[in-house]
Amino acid sequence: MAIGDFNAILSSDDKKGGHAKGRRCRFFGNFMDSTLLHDLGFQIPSFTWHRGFPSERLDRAVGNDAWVEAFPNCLITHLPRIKLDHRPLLMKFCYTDTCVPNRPFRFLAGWLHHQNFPEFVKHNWRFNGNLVSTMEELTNKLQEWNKGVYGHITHRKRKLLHKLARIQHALDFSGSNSLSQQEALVRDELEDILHHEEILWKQKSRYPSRSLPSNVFLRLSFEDVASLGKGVTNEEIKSALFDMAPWKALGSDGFQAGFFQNQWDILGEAICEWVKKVFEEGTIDPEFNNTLIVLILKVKTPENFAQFRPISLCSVLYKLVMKIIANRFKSIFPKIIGQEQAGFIAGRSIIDNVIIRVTNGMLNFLVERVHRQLSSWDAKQLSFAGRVTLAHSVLLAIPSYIMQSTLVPKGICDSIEKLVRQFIWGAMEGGKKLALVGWNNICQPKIHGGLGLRRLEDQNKAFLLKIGYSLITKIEALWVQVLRAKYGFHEVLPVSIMRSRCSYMWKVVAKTWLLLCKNIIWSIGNGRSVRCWEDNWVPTVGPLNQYVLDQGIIISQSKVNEMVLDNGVWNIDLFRSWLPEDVVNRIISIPPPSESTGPDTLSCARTTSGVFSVKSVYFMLRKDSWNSKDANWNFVWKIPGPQRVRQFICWANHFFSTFKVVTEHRPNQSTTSQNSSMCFYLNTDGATHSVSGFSAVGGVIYDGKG
DNA sequence: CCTCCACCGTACTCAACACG
DNA sequence: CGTGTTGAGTACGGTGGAGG
Repeated sequence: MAIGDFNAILSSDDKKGGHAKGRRCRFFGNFMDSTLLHDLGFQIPSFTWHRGFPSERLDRAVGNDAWVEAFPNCLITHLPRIKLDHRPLLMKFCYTDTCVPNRPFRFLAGWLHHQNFPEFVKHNWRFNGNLVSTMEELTNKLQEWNKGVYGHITHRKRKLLHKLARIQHALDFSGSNSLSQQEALVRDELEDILHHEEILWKQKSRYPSRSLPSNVFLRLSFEDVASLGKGVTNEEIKSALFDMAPWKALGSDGFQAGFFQNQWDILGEAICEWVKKVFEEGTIDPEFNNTLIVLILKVKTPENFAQFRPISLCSVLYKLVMKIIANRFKSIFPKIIGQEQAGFIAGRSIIDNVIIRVTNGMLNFLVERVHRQLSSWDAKQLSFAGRVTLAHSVLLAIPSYIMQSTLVPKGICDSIEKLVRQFIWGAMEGGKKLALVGWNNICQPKIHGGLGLRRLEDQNKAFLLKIGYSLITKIEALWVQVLRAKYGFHEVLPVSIMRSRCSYMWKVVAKTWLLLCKNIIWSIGNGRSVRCWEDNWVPTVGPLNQYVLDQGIIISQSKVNEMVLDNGVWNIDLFRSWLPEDVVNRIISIPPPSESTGPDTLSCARTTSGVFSVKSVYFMLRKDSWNSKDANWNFVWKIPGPQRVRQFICWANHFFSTFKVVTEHRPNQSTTSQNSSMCFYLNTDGATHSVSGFSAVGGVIYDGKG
């Protein structure tokens, strides 16, 4: 799609007036034809440029078929001229007015700079004991005030724009002098208004770059555990509020923290009273507990829903309460957390207590969701490749949200995969189709001859391992500190983290703990915390005790830093006496422990970078069940051509390599009687060369008469 | 608060079967 | 021949109550 001033016309209709009749510009026309572009049309007025009497349509939007197909509702409007002799073009993607009629209230930072604003708040803040209704009243008053102070400019602007559009529309039909003069007048006036508006917006958007107070938190004495439960003080509330970024995030009620900070003198008393009430009663008014889910774009031009990131905005007062709670916890957890994240994390650590018992019945909704998604597509209308792609992108993505925090029972995974399997082979509602290739083969990565689908069960495990990995490595995160404190997790790498009484999430993470321990590796720092024979610290060989034949000789508790000589190099002779030569060589390649390199650290053993990724862990989990890697598969996926052809070859290769030689597939006789003149038959055959592994397929198409 | 035990849900294995 | 489905039998581990 291209939009703008092309300085050329495509037909004689694009020009009016002037001496010469308009002619199609040959170069521009040829360009449009060769690139298969279409004019996207426009709404009246007909011309976008005029100088004196002649008018032409020099500005336009063009797009190709794909564009027209993707945005059938795209609409071009010629806006009124203001400064130049060209009209601006406006492209809208929907006929209906996209403006939401009841736009939620928003507090604008610029209001604070209006000279009358403090006076206004003073007069209109009538605290009646109920903060909810008081805030509501203030919101209404603010909206009225805004209309009165700023509203007239927007109103006047809209009126002038309408007038200008009318005059210019009339000018397109007759070039009367009086009209031109009138137009010039209106344009001057409008320009004046726009200038004022610009100043206004500049003023509105400017807010003080206030330096935040350096983390001054209440120092609660650590010994006094009761301090956690004691009443909230006004100072505590104030410091929590003033710690919030003033204009960073809009609350669900339309107010930012900056408003409360600025007007603390007037509002403070009521807020303190309300916060104390919340802490005493343990409940929060539902009006402030509302959360606004907002979709923000991850990329500039989103193409699918995955490219939106939903964030939840809660009201400032709700965040304030959360922040006070978080501040109190901060005195216990020595490291502080990101200020704006407090509310989010406080909510997150609750989640694992919510899910206490998950049974088959509770997760059945997952199966239903996949089923619903499936039946909305007509399997027959899609090619095999299309169904695979769909299954890949949509169906297996649905359960992944749940799988990140819970262990989905195998039965649920099985039934979801069963649904997907049937869909891929084109089964209709309730019917069955023969699967030509085993599900295990389909779920291989492409280089192993599969279609790149993933097994849910192992994907689930990989997600859970990620939680466990974070528990070990991300010690600075609040949720990790909360969980570690709750379950008495003090060692760097305990053998088991299973507790008799724990949340569901902790339990499932504990289940995968052994697997996790096998897949993390120590990087030697000072060598003091790594057990030399039991821990995994030599890359690719695993714990060393498996190589030692006589287990009685070694002292199992000796640490890695005891394995160096006085001059700081490895005690090679010691290793040589017990370990095979190749293992010793690996040890030599590791820098020996020294005090200057800091403590030992843990990282993921399965990636070269040591960073944990769900993908690499999944591959690690599955790799035992994979077929041999065959370069031919890579060759198949690199064949130029449509994806569906490659998938067909891949599929055919599997099929025929099992049958070796396939006899002719006879057309299904029952279809002949339905409409013989419209039937076409495809006979296919294929074979695989058993030595080279290459396969070939072919087919003959003939009509109903043969 | 700990231990024991019955109960129950889940996972695993195997065989039989349908399908073209 | 390979694939998936079903059902039966078995093993395992968590849950919750009883008792110490």
